[in-house]
Amino acid sequence: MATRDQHRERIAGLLSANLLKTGLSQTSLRQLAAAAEISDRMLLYYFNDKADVIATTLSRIAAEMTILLAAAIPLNANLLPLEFAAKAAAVTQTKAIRPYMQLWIEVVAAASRREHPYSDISNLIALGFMEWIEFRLAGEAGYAKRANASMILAMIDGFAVLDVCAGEEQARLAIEALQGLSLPRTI
Amino acid sequence: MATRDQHRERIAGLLSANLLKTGLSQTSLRQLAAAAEISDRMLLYYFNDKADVIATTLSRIAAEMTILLAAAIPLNANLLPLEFAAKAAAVTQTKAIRPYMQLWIEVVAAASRREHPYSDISNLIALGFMEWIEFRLAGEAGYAKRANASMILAMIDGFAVLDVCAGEEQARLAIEALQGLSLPRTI
DNA sequence: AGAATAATGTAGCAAGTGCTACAAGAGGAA
DNA sequence: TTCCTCTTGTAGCACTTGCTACATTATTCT
Repeated sequence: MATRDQHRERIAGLLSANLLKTGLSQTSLRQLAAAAEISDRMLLYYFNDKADVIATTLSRIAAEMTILLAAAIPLNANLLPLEFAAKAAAVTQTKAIRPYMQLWIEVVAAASRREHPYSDISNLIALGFMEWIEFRLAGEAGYAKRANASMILAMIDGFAVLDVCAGEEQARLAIEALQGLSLPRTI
Repeated sequence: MATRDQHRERIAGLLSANLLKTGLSQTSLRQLAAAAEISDRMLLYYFNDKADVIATTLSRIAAEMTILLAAAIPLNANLLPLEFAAKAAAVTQTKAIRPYMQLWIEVVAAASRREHPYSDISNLIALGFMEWIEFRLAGEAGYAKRANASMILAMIDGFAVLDVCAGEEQARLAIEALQGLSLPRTI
């Protein structure tokens, strides 16, 4: 007999895989239920409402992504801002992480529409990643470091946007251009 | 007696103002018709279908934005890549242009969902702005210049994303950080 | 066993969606 | 006037949406 939490866990797992594959375009209760291999009736038995389903799943996805990123960018990297941005942007174009970025863009857009629960979630995730970046940046903590972290986050997101609207190849070129700019500063 | 094209023009004008104010969240035919001060029946009399309404309106909005940007960033600016990115990002945080960027993020997300007609439109607009940037960038045209232009576009979009998910103030800080990075290179 | 509780299916509601059929009015051409 | 085309309103269809009422089947407790 699985507990309610175990059910939620299993369902969130199936749904996170599904969201990463199909994006937010197919997120009606019936479609989500199908992806979770249960009836929509049971989906709302385990979760309070649709927002609960989405929020739980997105939280899980964010956690997964943190693990993937941590593996790609070690704690002691000690990179300068532009180096960090270039490195991180390159990582997010990886086959494993790219789906997460595409989904992230959709979440942000839903947030800008003020759709519940996307606003809260996107805010949470953004702050989390800003801290994550700040922690891995060279130099001592402070006002400037935080500003640099948010700038880096912006750049990473920007390449994801470019990926969507101009294609993967163009995004790759843009990242290479940033790498070119970041190199001379290591003198 | 207004011609069909004149009707379309007038409607697109009302709708572009409306989209900039409310985003893509309220774009059912009935809601659009209300914003255009006609019945949904007549909206579909002047336009082929909903996609036609959206595409026409977004084209108009893109044209408006080009005019606004051209006024803010002159042809002979001759800026280096990071300078350009910082300058342009600051401009897009302007009260007049910020709504355009927020809408743009929503369009990109809709494109990533492969919703008709957003994919085509977003591609068109992105390419247009890349050329626009390239044309205003210092140095002679070529492979590297185009890559730099796409990088700049990515950064601009990135700050818009940050604006949505972390707030206007944080975006301002991030842009200042970029300005700080772009200054030392003018030596 | 019997009673209480949990789990699940069936069916449906009310609202909203894009779009259309139909008919009625308005205007000019004969 | 009479006809015909253009314009506009009314009504509605078929479908999807989030969610729920009700009933029925397990399961557990006493």
